[in-house]
Formats: sequence, structure tokens, C-alpha cells
Amino acid sequence: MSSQRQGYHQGNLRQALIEAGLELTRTGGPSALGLRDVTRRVGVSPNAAYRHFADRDSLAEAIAEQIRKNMADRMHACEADDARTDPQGEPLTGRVLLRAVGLGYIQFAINEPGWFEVAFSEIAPIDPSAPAQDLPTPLRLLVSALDRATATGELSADDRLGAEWPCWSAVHGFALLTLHGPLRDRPRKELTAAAERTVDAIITGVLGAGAGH
Amino acid sequence: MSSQRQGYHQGNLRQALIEAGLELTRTGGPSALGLRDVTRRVGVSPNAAYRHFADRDSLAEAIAEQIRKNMADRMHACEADDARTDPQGEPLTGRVLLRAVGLGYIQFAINEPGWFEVAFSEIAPIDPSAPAQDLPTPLRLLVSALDRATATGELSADDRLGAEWPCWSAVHGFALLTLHGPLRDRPRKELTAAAERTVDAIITGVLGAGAGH
DNA sequence: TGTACATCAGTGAACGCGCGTTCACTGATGTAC
DNA sequence: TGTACATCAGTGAACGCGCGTTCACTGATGTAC
Repeated sequence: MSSQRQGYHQGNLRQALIEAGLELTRTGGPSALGLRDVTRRVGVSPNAAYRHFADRDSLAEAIAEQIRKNMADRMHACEADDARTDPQGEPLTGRVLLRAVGLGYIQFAINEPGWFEVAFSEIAPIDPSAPAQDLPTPLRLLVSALDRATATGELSADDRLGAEWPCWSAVHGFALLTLHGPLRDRPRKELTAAAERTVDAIITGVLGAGAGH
Repeated sequence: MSSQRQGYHQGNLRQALIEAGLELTRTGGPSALGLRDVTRRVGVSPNAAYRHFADRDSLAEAIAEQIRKNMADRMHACEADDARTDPQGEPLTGRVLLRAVGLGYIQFAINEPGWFEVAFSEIAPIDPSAPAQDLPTPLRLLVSALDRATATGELSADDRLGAEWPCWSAVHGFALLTLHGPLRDRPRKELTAAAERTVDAIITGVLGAGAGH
């Protein structure tokens, strides 16, 4: 824009490609992530992408990473809302935090199905006890909610280990059932109710475990 | 075989194509479901498939349906095993049944990732209160386990409604996290432990709901 | 301030590939008389 | 038991398509002297 050069990016093509990928996947999901699609959208020849990405997969992964960041930001904003409606500045309980994170995850999936699918259709193996900056950002929120539950005594130190998996499983599964599963096309209200029930159930099950079996 | 006719099926080509699809998807997942792949495997020309299926999607759906049936059979067999180890011929509790169904679902996903993905990567909207024969077969097992829990008083009639979703969400999510998610490539033992915890947590949460929030 | 030249970010045309699908066909099967 | 004929299940060749990637290139940018 500033320099009137048409169809010629310099330096910012990388970012422009990522942004085009965001726009395309928002409505088109993972299958809209073709290298030709993305470059076409930017108005540049297909092979121009090879200046900035090794191949199609690198481009796709960069876009997925950006989506995960955006998702975590939105989830974090929801959490902040909850904090604001909290009676006084008291620290939130683990349960409240977990609820916010879980519902935020599901809401994002429902509001942005295309993005959600790109973000999580393929995701590298993870060790949740790794340093926070190495974790995909949405997972970081879950980890810190669970940590809070341990701090307040809602969750014992023993049960803390591996508590990520039941929580993540429930919300991830729910999200997928609503996206291309049996809950597709259900009225929003029904979905919200089912989502709340699912989130509450898994939190109760994880926090109130104790003897378990 | 019986009639020595080479490369020429009559009447049973439909079934042969479905079986070829099962073999291909077992290791290759949904992307192995090409119409040309399947016909190639049977040793027949690509368009021979059009005698038996309207298009590629019909063929794919027929194969997915067959997989779901096989899956339910296997899950049912696991359940029967549990019944055999039951102290005496007493009827199983809802909790025990739910556990068997949940773990069976996850086990199938881990043992047969390709099939699992085909079976559930795309699945039509469902009303779980529809007549049983209209439900995908794995869901039928869940429905009857929940019904048992209501019969034994483990689950109130009020809470019975929509109880399918939290349960299915948890096991479905767990399955996907192990297939192409962060739990990929973890040792079998760790997976089993995490699966049991997830299943137990969601059952506790669903059965012990009551006041809920 | 001006010129020469290396570097870099893009273009344009083409590659091979495999897909789902369509066309006109052929050869085997089953039925009527 | 034999012949004529409709039906049906397959073949073989070709269609258009869009993909990711590679090639040789060109024109703009920045630096040295």
C-alpha cells in the first residue's frame, strides 16, 4: 500500500501468507490449506511461497501455530471476564478456572470450526510437564488451572499427575462431536447445556477422585 | 475360486469391494479409501465399482458402516468377558457396564487406528432416543449401559436424558488424543492408565451428578 | 552523486501425478419358445 | 436340446482437474568504491 508496488511483497510476504491461510481456513478448514490456494489469495505466484517455507507442510504448520495462539488469547479473555464477575478480587478456585478453560475451548470450537480443526487435526506429542513456553498455548491454560486446584487443596498432589488427559479428552471429544459428529446442527442452546454438563462432569470426576475405582 | 473365472466377479463384487476397503483402511486410514485404490485391490477396473455404488462417497460410507458393526461386535465381546469374571450370574451394575463400554471404545481406537478414524471421521447427526436399529452400533452399547444404570437407581431418570454426550465425549476425545494428538507414541501401559482414569472420572461425574453445579 | 555488481524476492511455464468420473464397448448369463 | 435375444457386469481408453514442486528467468534492492 505505502509503496504502490502491485503484486510484489518484500519481507512481509511470509506474514501475508499466514494471514491468507487464516482467512481461508476460517471457513474452509484444513482442506483449504493448499499452497496454491494460499498464494492465489495473496495474489502471488505459487512458488513465491518457497522463499519463506520449505514446503506445503511448513506453511500449514505455521498457520496452525498461529491459530493456536489466537485461540489461547480468546480463551484467556473469557477467563478474565469470569474474574470480573467474581464477587471481590478473591483468587478464583481451581474449579471455576477449569470450567472457564473447558467451556472456552468448546466455545472456540463451535464458533470457529475451521480454525479449530486446523489447530488440532494434527498435533505433535506433548509432555505437559515440559516448560510452559514449549506447550501449545491452549494447554498452558489448562495446566495452570489444575495447578491452582492443587494449590487450593481441591486436587491432591498425587492426583495432579496426568490430570490433563481426562480434562482435555472430555472437551476435545465434545468439540468433535459437535463439529462433524452426531451433535452437528443441534440448536445452540442444547449444545451449551450439553457442554456445561460435560465440563462439570469431568471436573467433578477429576477433583473428587480420591479412591477412584 | 470355485468357478476359476479370473478378474470377473458376479454378484459378490459389492462385498469384495467392501472387504478390500476394510483391508486398505486398516493400515491406511480414511485416505486409503480412494475408489481406484479399492478397485485396484480387488483386481477390477475402476468403473466396475459404479455397478454397485453411486459414487465414491457411497462406497466409503458402506465401508464405514461395516467398520462400525465390527467395532460394536468387538466391544460386545469385551463386555461378555467382564460378565464371565463377574462373581456370580448377578446382573452387572450400570457402572461396570459403562466402564466396559468406554474402555472397549478406546481399546478399539488404539488397536485399530485406521478403522476407528474411518468409522468416526464423519458421522451423521443422531438422536440417541431414536429406535435402536437406527443408531450406529457402538452407540447402542452405551445407551443400554446407561439404561441399566437408570434401572439400578445409579442414575436418576432426570439425569438420564442426554447422559450420552459427556460419556461419548470423554472416550472419543481420549481416543483422538492418542491417535493423532499429544498422547501419540506413549507406552501402552501409560495409555491404559490414563484411559482408565478418564473413563472412571467421567462415569463418576455423570452418575454422581445430582445438584451438579 | 554515480556507477558496477552481488543478492534477493519474485515470475511464468511446465513437470508428473493420481484422482473421480464418463464413454462406448464386449462378453457372459439367463429366459422364452 | 437348441437357438435367439435381452439383460447385466464387467473392460479399456480417455476426460478434465488441481495439486505440489522444479526450472530457468527477471527485475528490484542494497552495498562498495
